Amino acid sequence: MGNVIDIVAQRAYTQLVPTRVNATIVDVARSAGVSVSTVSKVINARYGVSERTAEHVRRVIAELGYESSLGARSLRSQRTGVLGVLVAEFEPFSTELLKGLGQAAEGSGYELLAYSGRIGPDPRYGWELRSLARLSGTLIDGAVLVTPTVSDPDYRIPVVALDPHAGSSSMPTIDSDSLTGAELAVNYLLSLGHRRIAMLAGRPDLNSAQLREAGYRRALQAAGIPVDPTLIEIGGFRPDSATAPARALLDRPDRPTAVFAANDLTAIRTIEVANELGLRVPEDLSVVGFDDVPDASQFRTPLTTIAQPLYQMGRLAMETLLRLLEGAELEESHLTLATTLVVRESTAPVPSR
Amino acid sequence: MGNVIDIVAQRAYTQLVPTRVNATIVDVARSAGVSVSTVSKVINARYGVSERTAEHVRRVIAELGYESSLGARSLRSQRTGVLGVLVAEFEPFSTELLKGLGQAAEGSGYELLAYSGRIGPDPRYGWELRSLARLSGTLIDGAVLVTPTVSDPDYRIPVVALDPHAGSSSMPTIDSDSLTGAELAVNYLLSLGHRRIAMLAGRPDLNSAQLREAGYRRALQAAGIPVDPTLIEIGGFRPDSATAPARALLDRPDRPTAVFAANDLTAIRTIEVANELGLRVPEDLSVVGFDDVPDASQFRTPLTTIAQPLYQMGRLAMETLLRLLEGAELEESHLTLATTLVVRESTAPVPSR
DNA sequence: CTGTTAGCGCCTTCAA
DNA sequence: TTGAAGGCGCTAACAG
Repeated sequence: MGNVIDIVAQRAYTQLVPTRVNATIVDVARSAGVSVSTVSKVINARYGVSERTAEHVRRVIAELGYESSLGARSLRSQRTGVLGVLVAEFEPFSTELLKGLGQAAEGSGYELLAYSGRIGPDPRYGWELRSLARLSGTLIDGAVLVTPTVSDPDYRIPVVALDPHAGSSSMPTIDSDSLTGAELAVNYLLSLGHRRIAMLAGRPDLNSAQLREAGYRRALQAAGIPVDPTLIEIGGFRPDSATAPARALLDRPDRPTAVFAANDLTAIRTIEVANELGLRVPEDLSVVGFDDVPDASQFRTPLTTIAQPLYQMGRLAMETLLRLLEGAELEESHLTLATTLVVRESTAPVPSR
Repeated sequence: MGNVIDIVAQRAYTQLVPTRVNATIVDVARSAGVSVSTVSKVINARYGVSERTAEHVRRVIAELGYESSLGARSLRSQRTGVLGVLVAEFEPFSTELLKGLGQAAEGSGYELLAYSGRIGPDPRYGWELRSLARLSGTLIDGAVLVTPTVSDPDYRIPVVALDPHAGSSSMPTIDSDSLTGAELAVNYLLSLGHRRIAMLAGRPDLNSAQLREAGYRRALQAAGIPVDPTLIEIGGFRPDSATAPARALLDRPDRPTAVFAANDLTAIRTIEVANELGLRVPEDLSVVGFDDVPDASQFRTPLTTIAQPLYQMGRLAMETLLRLLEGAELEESHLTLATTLVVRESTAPVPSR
């Protein structure tokens, strides 16, 4: 009975406000015959509401299928119960981290909001600052920044950097050992007899890319092989930006017998370019990547690569953030996980001439 | 000069409102010496501001690193430029879709917000209704629902269902052919000589699970093999819920020689359980999964499975949503993509006794 | 061209 | 125990 009346009232009201079909706290209050603030108290389990009233309000909330608007609520209250994962885009690397982040958040009582924002108008600020500014203080209680390129965003919510591309930072940080990983990669190629080893580097402005190039140089020098600067091209971490430099590396008479790429996506692109040029991998050319994203093993030429423990890194980052949220003080914690060599089918001993 | 003063003012103001360090539109207005509404007009490129003023305001915005709060803005304006991807959790399946969704959104001008919400207090409503209610109308202009279990959420923003688990729906829908895929899987096992083929089914309340079981039954019947009900256990799509039923299937004297699992995660779990019981896969037991998530090929026993074109499905869903946002009318569009058999190393001819 | 005013949905004092 | 009033940051009328 009361049911029918409520629903009719709801319908009529909806028609008056045609742009929204969602019930608001006002609808609940009206339908329950109480004030808005009483409903708010019930929702947030505040004191000062009789159990009888509270029960009635809860029933109306259920009937109307009411859920508080995250946007509106966050405007007023300090806490939203939502944690942000800020990424530049949803590609294999960030989504792999996302699984670990999600797993670690499970059971914490927090919900996860992964945000892939555009770059702001001012390129000095990276996408992460823009996203942080848009979400922090309002929508999210804390954030994990995935591969941020700035080191010290000064925001009031706890923030953890995951695989930061900038140098040292005051944020708690989780990353993996790029330097040793790169040495591992090049040493493996050396062990296969390669001597002309090229590098498809990352972005020179990013710390992780610098470390991978440093590892490349160091391994060569340790083997007594002089570094040939013409054998280093900038691939920029992205397939599209890697095409031309990969071709430059491979389309020359004294081409290298092996390429170490700064990440898997550009390594895969390198193999594609090699194939276009009529080169077989690994018979004519060995290629090693970095990251071990799922695509590396799924590619038609399964990629030999340096594995970052992405899932673990995600877990650790979220656990760190949760600890920060509990009030722990660990501002200077920088955790670097070990990288490992994963041998697949994109590498082979150097072809004999 | 003005700079220093501004910064000092900013600091003083910040101290008055210590919970927020982010600049607000009020800070910008104050610092630029104009009204809040003028700043708003500049931000939203509305008419009625002199270029001189606009330029000045833009400079102040840049100096302060101001970005409008997504939460506050969405409360007032119809459009936020953000699209939602609503998932139950970030696991291999949804993150794979996310890559396609993200790729298709690129260049559209929209930003992406992937939200993994908890289940609400009322279990009758799924997580997707709760998330929709929290975000729609305010934070997002449109949404893709990933594996929703309800068929007709009635919200005012355009919504596309991706791999819906409920039956037919009035929403535009993208999914793949579960029935044929299951037949493919079982027919392949039959071709290997298997006759005692078990099924680790999904959730009986979900349409996709029902279709996979129907395909299993149909393939057996077509081969003239009676369906043995004791060979069908409910695995529930999740590794944790699949452990016991997998064990029940394998820990019996007349155990099956092959298992078809309703998805990859439970197929992998089945292999793990088999190994614990001392069974080798595929020598003693063949296992086929469904989905072809990255984990399937990366598992130590690479999984034979039915591939859903997840990336493509993501792309299509986003393209559909974007078209809806442009005002296209395609409410009754249901797109079902073909599934394919991917043979890896978890299947072998039936062992001779 | 600019500023004032009135809310969006919600939470939080503060009176009643 | 309840409700009225104010305001979070922002946009959209409407005045000036």
